[in-house]
Amino acid sequence: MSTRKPKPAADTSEQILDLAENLIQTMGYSAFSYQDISSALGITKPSIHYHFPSKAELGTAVIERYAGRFGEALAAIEQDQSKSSVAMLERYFEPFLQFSKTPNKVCLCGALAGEMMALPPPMHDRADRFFKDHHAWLTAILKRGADRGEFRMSAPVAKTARMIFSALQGALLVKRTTGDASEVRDVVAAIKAQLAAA
Amino acid sequence: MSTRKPKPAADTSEQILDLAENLIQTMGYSAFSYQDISSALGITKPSIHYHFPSKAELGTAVIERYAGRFGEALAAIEQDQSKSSVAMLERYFEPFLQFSKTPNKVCLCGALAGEMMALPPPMHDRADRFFKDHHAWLTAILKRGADRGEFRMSAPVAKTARMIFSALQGALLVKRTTGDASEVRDVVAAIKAQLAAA
DNA sequence: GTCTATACAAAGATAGAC
DNA sequence: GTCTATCTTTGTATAGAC
Repeated sequence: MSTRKPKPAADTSEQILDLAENLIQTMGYSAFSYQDISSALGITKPSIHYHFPSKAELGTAVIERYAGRFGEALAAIEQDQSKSSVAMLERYFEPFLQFSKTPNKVCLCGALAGEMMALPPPMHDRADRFFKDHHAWLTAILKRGADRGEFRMSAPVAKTARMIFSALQGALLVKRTTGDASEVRDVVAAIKAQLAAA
Repeated sequence: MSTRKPKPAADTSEQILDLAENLIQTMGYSAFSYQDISSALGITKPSIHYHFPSKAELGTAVIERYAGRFGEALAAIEQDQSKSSVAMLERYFEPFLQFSKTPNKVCLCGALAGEMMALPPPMHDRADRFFKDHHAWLTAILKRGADRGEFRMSAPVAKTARMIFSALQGALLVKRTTGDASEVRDVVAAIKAQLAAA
């Protein structure tokens, strides 16, 4: 019991990453500054430089952690092969529906995509990999579902996967702009209806 | 013949708008500066301030012009009621496919969506209206196609419209990041296959 | 690991001459 | 309508004390 703290008292580095992630998701990478973090955290700017020498390194660490977390979640979903493909997809949608509940959050990589050419190369590369990994994962799940007769697809699996992923990313962006929380829910509903259509 | 110049010799304001639009589409609003424009145009920063006193006003003018242009295109498509709904949708896809041919361009509003909270309110409002107008237009076309038996939909029209629009916006963002030009084509293909499925 | 102090560059913007 | 000159603020970053 004493070896497992209830709240691991996030060290400063983690807190900085948390804040930076949030700031990027709400205002974008270019628009946030060390000042924003230092104010929110109650420490000075140089203290942040101690943990992350440059903004590019901080940005890279943020996306690295985010993509890693997301990747683990995907791996966990496909681990239990006893689940139906429909159930797996259901769990895949969860984080997107979760995002849609907060008014101003989008997928970190979706936010970054809009300002891609202004990002340091390591961040660009990591976002690239994030998108490609997602596509590969979704394609595999859709193929499994099609093989097992759980999904009906009117287009090739890979193209359907691209449409679903693009729709989810786009839905988050549109939702944030219009403020209509049902955007993501509607898109998820349309995707499910499409895959279930007989 | 003399009243219609072949190349209207865009005045400075137009050239500034063109450049700003391009810069926002490639690096985002926060990341571009008056310096970028002044360098590209060969005039000084104060000259730009003469045409657009503040960056917020320039940004607003850019989105205003862009959304107006897009709105006119949509109006033109639905004008010719003799066309099939499939043909109308085909023409709607065109600008998105066009974007996908240039390596670094996304829809202006798609780029802005990622940094929405960092934008001046007028820009936010205009992007909001852009998304809502698109949804209304798409919904009308889909309804027309469904009524005429040209489209098959497994979900309500409004939800299908949301999915299609989100998918197009998301596809542009993913494409720009991964550099895979077929992303948008694949998504368009998947959408068409879905609507045509019997 | 956090602070004060500071350097340095870039940004948005204005005044006033031409 | 464009220029030079200048101002102010902010941003990223470093040096060095505690």
